[in-house]
Amino acid sequence: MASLLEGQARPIRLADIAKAAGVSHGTASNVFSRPEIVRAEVRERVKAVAEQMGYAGPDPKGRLLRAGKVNAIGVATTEPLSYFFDDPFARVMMAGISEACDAVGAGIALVSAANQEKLAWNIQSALVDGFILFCIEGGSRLVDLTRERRLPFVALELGFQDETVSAIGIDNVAGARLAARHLAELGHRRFAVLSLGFADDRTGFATPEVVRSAVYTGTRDRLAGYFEELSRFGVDTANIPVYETENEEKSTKAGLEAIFAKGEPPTAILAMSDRMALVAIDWLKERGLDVPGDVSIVGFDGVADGALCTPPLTTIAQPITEIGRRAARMILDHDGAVRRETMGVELIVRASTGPACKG
Amino acid sequence: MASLLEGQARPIRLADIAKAAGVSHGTASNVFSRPEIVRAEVRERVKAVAEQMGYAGPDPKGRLLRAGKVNAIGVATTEPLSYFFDDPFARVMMAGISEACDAVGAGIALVSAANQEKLAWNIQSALVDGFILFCIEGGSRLVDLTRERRLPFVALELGFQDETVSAIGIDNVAGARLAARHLAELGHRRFAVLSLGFADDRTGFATPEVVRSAVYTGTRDRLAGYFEELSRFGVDTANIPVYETENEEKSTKAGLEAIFAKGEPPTAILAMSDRMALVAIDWLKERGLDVPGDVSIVGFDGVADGALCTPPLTTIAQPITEIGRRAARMILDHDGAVRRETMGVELIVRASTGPACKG
DNA sequence: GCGAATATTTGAATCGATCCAACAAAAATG
DNA sequence: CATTTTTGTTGGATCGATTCAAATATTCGC
Repeated sequence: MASLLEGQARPIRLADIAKAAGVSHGTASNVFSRPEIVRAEVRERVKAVAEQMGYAGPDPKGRLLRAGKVNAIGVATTEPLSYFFDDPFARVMMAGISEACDAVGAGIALVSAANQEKLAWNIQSALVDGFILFCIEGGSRLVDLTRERRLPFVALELGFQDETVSAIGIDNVAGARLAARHLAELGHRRFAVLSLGFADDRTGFATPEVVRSAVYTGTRDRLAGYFEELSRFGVDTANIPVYETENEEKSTKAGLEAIFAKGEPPTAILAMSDRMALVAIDWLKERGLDVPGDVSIVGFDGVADGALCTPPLTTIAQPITEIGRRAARMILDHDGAVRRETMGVELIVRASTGPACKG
Repeated sequence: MASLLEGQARPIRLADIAKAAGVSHGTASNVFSRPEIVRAEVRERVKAVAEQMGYAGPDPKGRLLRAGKVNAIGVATTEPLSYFFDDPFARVMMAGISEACDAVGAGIALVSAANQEKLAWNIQSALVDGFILFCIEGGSRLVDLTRERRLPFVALELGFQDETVSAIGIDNVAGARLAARHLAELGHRRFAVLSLGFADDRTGFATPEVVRSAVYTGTRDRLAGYFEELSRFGVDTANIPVYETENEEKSTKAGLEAIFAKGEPPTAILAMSDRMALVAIDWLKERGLDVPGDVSIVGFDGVADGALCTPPLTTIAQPITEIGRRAARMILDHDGAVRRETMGVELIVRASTGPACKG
């Protein structure tokens, strides 16, 4: 009952307190934001009045407008919000971002949307000082939308041609080469690639022109890395099937079906994400194929789940947490400059790769 | 270079556009928020000016103050921010909250803090329309702090005596009884309980008075449920060791050490969280004990990881996602009333429980 | 061509605070 | 006691928008 009435009443403002306590609003403000500069007697009186009137303290909405800073950074993606809590890669990244924000008491606002229109609106109306962009599917649109806000932002993934946007990512070519060399050195010669998208909304085998006109240069670079290295071992890369998935279970399985439906099955799979690699391991086991006995798999990302599955996944590990931390710092310490950072990657050999079988 | 200069310049305001286009603020505002009511010719002119001057669109900071609503809900905890992305229970809950927010285009702001002082500040200054409180460790303080904001909020976990706070949780007694009955029916008679805290910062064996004076009534209710049901099977509950942990690896292992250091080891463990149960399974396996051959374990929560471990965990499943959804809806549709909801739970029998061994 | 009806535009008020130059009062100094 | 200093307080300006009653244009019917 009481709370219902309270709900109806207009909330108490700082000005109300000031009037009731017989001081100016300037002084009233000081009581809360810089109590040390107001005389103890006055301070206590104002506080008492505030308490008695049920004042909730200075409303951040007002403060914010004046201060011009929200003290929060937005993390945006075109995926639904739950992506941040489901996707293992995103989760580790968020942990890094959280850490950097925690350290300076900055908040995190998650931005996303079911549809395009809402996404635009949500980005326009997010109360943040800057954005970190998870550029997966639809990354280029996300960048365009964010640019209009004219707030600092940093793209996760260097995969943008556009050198005018700040970004932080990894050396995709080097990472891919590491993966390819590892398999080639184990004697593998027949490969298949489970690829991320080269452009939005694509799925299926990628043709050379798809690759050439790639929007996502990160994907292109990884493929280039694979191919460069394999060529050095005399593998004819033109015959390697490259299947674009949406980096989730369904399309990855479809890709595996398609790959294994072809003539000679691969003895090694290069997956551009651990998520796909994990799905592949399950799929192969279901089909009675041994990993790595029959087929070896190398993932990409270095997500925690990879160490826990059976067999544990050999992968290219990104310093995900560190990327997250740096991205957050870039926004927090923004100085107007465009910054592009490239982080190193590391091959982690676990048990999903082994010598090529002679069959 | 250009961006550096832009960074220096004071950002363009709606008023600047209005002046430049020769219209009033009112009209300029309408061009962006209700374009249909302004004459096409004027609209285009204003838009052109805005475009040309590099106007970023109406600043949400201003809009917000006027509107009084932020269109975002805060999710708060006393744990560090990364808790939201690490803890399996929290993650599923967040997925539910996300879903409800996505549906109406509301944002989510994560609130947390390294230390007490900052937590208070972060709660006071969070730009949100209401809070969802993860009441784990330090839950009562979190509630007190939030109450001062005089914004709607809902506590996750009914574990509060305080009937004046909105909350949503589960029937802890019923869930606990389900777990206890399951084990008793399998013939177990020697039990140990891995307990959540009865009050803040506690760890170690819980004495009857600790239980009586419990702050966290959720913990108390679960224990009560266990004991009630076991009594019905003739078990002397007074001898059951109850070890309070902090629901993480270290203290849980300490608890197991302590429990198994006692005279007769239990044949069944009742864990008040899946997290503890999972740690227990690992710990037992390391010690060469078979689960469920030597010791059976029932968890609590029904988190995804429980299904994937070896052996898969028998547990009491909460409708976590649904709780999250409802909590978010409570804030979004807030009407000033205090609402307390209790959700049902379900026993999920997997492979971590089996008949009591006759040893 | 005139008045009524309708469509646009205006500008002041408001949202809830913080900041700061100017002023007032009290305390310290000579 | 007069003059600095120091300390506290005041009230107007500002942050960047939206709202709405009133003023002004335009269109329409006859």
